Amino acid sequence: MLDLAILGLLEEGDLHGYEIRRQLREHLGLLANVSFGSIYPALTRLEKSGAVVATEGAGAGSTGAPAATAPPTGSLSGERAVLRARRHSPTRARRGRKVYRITDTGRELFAELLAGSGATDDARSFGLRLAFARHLAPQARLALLEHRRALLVQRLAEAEAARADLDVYARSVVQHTADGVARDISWLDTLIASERADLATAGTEPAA
Amino acid sequence: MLDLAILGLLEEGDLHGYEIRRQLREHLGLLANVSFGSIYPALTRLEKSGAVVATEGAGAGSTGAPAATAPPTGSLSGERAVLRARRHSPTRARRGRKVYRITDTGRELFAELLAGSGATDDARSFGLRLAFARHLAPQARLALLEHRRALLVQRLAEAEAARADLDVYARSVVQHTADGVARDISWLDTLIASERADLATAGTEPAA
DNA sequence: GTCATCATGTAAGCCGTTACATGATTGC
DNA sequence: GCAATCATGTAACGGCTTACATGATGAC
Repeated sequence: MLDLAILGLLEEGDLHGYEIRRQLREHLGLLANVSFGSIYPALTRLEKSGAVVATEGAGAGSTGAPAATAPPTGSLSGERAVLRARRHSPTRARRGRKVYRITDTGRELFAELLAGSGATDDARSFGLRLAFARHLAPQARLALLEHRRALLVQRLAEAEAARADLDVYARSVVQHTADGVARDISWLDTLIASERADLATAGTEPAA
Repeated sequence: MLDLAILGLLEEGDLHGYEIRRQLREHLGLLANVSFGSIYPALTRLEKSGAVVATEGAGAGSTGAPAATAPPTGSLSGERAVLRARRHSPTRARRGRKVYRITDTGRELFAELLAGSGATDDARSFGLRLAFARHLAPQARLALLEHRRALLVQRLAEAEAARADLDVYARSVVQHTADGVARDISWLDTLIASERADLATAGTEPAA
């Protein structure tokens, strides 16, 4: 799960650990409230497996790679960080500051995780996958949504089968949770409809 | 968290591990999808700490205690299980079948966990505590609800502060999650109002 | 010169999972 | 006698958290 999040961010540009954490909290705050104790070991693991490479420091032209140090897409805070780092000591790298770049192996892994290989079927995992759904093929996106929908429908049915002798509080909790699931299903329905519409448009209008 | 759930069920009557798991899944299915590999070790732990005692087997009058083998309150499936067990071999205990009973120590622990000592602040933990809120004093109940509400309000504010350049999918996930939190807050509001009304009624009408 | 922030990492532990192993009871 | 269900347990592992340790840099 964490690997997915990290790789997803690195798809958009090179980052170091501290910055990854910040972006996770800022963008997906409600989804990923992750701590340093998690991400540094995760990065080490990903580096060992060849999914990412560490390009030491924010010093000028440390690697010479074309996609270089500045993140290509947006990421204001990231750019600001780079500027700040360069303002005072343009030549000297800011200590360790290991900037990570995703590799082709990493992109494969990302695609695999995103497609649902080894999915944990919990809300967090799904939310994260959907948040990065832009990187999925349209059909895969639709499959993700429909799979999730089927799961929730099943859960809801099971929950409703067991209408037991609960007191006010337990009943309220169970009811509220069930309502939440129903709401999730409606939400998925709109997303699914939207995806279907896109597919249909792409089919009838090949190159508008 | 598991301890809380187990103790909560045992407050309502003696049960063995297998049955505890079933009830957790049936009643609070969406909350507690717990496996055997969790509850048996948990029961052993609780027994060691003196929170529960194991009264071996469903044999007739094994302990002679007044609150005895049949659960006092409701718990249809539990009663059915006992009947089924007795139907065929009334004198012979059904192998191991360790039936657990909560102790005074256990009740203290339960109260402590319920009141929020060492609370993890996640949705599961809160849902579970609220589901057992009947065992809380009215003020403690209100405090639980208000504390939760404050937390969610804060989270929502933080999430709204970070309106960033997200693509459709990420934005949809974030928005849906935020809506869910807002909905939770409304729900808590009705519960809080209800609790307040009860308190007021109890104040003006001491013994109607 | 000291404090807040940026930055990386390690160690211990919690809480739960899956998978495995075992065996009794009951229905057919 | 065989399968399904009831029933208890162990072992290995996973993923994440908190707390700890360290140190650079920049602001005041």
